[in-house]
Amino acid sequence: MTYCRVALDVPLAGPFDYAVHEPLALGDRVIVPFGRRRLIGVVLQVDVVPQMPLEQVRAVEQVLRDLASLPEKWLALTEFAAKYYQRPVGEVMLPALPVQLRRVSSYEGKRAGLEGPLARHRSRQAKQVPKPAPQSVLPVPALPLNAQQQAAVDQVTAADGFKAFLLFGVTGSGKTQVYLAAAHAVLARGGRVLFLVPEINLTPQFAKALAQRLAAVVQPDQVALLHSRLADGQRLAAWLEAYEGRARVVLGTRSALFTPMPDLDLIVVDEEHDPSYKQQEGLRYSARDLALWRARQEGAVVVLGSATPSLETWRHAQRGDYQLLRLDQRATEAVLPTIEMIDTRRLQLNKGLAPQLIEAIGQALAQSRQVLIYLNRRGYAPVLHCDSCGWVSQCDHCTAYSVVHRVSGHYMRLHCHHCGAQRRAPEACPDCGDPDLKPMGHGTQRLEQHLAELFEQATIVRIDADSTRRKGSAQALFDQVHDGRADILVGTQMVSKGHDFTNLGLVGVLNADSMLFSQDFRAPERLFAQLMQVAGRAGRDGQSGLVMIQSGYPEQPLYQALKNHDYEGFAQSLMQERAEAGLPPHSFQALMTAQGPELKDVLAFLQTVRASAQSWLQANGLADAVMLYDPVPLRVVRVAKVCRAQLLMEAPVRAALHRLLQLWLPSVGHRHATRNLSWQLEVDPLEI
DNA sequence: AGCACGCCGACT
DNA sequence: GTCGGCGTGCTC
Repeated sequence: MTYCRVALDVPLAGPFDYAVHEPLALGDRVIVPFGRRRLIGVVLQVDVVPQMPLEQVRAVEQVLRDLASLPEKWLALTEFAAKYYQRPVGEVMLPALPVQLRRVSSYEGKRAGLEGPLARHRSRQAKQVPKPAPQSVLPVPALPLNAQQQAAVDQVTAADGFKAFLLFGVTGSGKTQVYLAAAHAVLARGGRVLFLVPEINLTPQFAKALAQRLAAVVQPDQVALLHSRLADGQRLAAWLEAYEGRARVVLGTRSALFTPMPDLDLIVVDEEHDPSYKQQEGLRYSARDLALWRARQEGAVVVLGSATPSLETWRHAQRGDYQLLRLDQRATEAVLPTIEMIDTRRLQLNKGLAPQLIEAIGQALAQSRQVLIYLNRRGYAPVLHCDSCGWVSQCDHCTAYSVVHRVSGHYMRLHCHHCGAQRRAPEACPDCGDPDLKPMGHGTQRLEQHLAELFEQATIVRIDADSTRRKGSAQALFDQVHDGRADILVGTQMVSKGHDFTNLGLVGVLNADSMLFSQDFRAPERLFAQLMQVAGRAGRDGQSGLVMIQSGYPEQPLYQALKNHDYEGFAQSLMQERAEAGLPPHSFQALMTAQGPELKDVLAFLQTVRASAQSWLQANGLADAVMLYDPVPLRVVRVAKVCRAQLLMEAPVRAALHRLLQLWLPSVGHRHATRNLSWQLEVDPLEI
């Protein structure tokens, strides 16, 4: 009999030791008793000496042999992620597996032991009517590449072993053609490709286009699609295709980074700056950063692509860590859109719209070109206001305004965008009784209404989280725009990514300023990327486009850089500011967020934590290596009756910060003396 | 996180 | 009298 070490999906510092009576390999899945329940775990080590009294060590109940042992490279990747992001390894490994392979319930019940989920899955597939000959995909020949694109492809395909590239090119410069040509070459020599895209880009159309373009080198059924909205059965099927090596291309969102594949040769991270690569709960990992680690480990090539790279990536490119590949010509003849700033300071706005913008909309419509009005604020109006006494609509559970939504006609409701609480809007002011409550400001709903009043003959489509709530409705709305059955499109961030509108002549941007003076030091970077992305929607396919941005601060360097399509200049000035302030990428951060019913308790807790960290740093001669900021309440302090505050840790050298986290953090108890307090840590936080 | 144990309030 | 609220303790 020997002992093994097992990773389990529990929020405790593992792993856990068990006795075994049969031979075991690393990466085997086992069923073990844990407390009063049974769990599936992954074997991390064999032949270990338990670090606890042997009589307390329990035995493995069953070794699951329906799946080949998880590969060592996958174990190493997930172990690295766990260590780097400070989570128990089991909390990384098990959620990365299809649910059927990690739930004990799949292995018990009527047919327990005889038939596991994999056997069931395979027999179900065998019973299926043989698919009507793997949908013959019409191969689409490669578009001819321009010299820059060809040079980029050549560089990528010439790399032997690990190498990182940044493919830097404006929207429409043909980055996708470069990815596809590089993937084509890799696949032609028998390689495998992992293709990561932001959440929103993973449209069926893109998957189809990819399969078509690569049809000469892979069959359609060799492309596995992995994203968060798959049903469990579909995910298991796609995952197995990848795991067992039948898939040659895995196309997926963030979580697809963890898909085990034999012999990975190329990883593409499209729109690498996109925040959706960073998971915002649980294991707060960056799929883009882990892609670099994985590529290095696999000896693969990694290509990060963006028109507005994150400053982290930009710095790597400048230092030569990543080779910079530029695409500065728009591939498809189209010229860059003209970007105009509208100075709203001396203007009388008509329903939130500047006269110039209204005129431009009219002109575009007259030329039968579509118009996009971008307003990153859903609902009818951000707040309901009483002119007599100053009352404003606030959420009962959060320190935030409740947003006015119109249900139908004039019936108004108040929604909290933080906790989701909804209620009917009061008929009169709750404080002074004045019946004349006014919605203040503009959301997409109100904008839609105003545009309908201004352009009575135009068909207006609104695309935001509310109009696309029902499954499939987003697709229907986008189709309506693509088919030309819409003249004006009103939308939030949802419309800025992934979708190309071929007949878009004008993009209007409202309320961009709200992000200009945000507390978050990354806000300008994000705003620039967002505006560049919406601007890129205008004027494709040979026709020019116009972008008009309403602002009270048109002289801001950000807008000036945007007008000149000058990412590089803007990045350089931001980089300078970051260097002077010692902010990322010139330093590394970790953020502890704590929450509880009373703000003062939360802050006091973080103060204690800070003091504890400070004395650890002092005792270890690192007092100057890591900076601990004062705990501060979050901008929206209270959400759903819970108060939140955070403690920022920052170090110019990553190693110092990680020593602190690795050695000191475990001493911070998760269940703290003060009850009802909880906390979590985020390494490399994106939002501060 | 689960899951069970244990001790107090309002119901059939 | 019990059903069930959630505080607290434990899990190799």
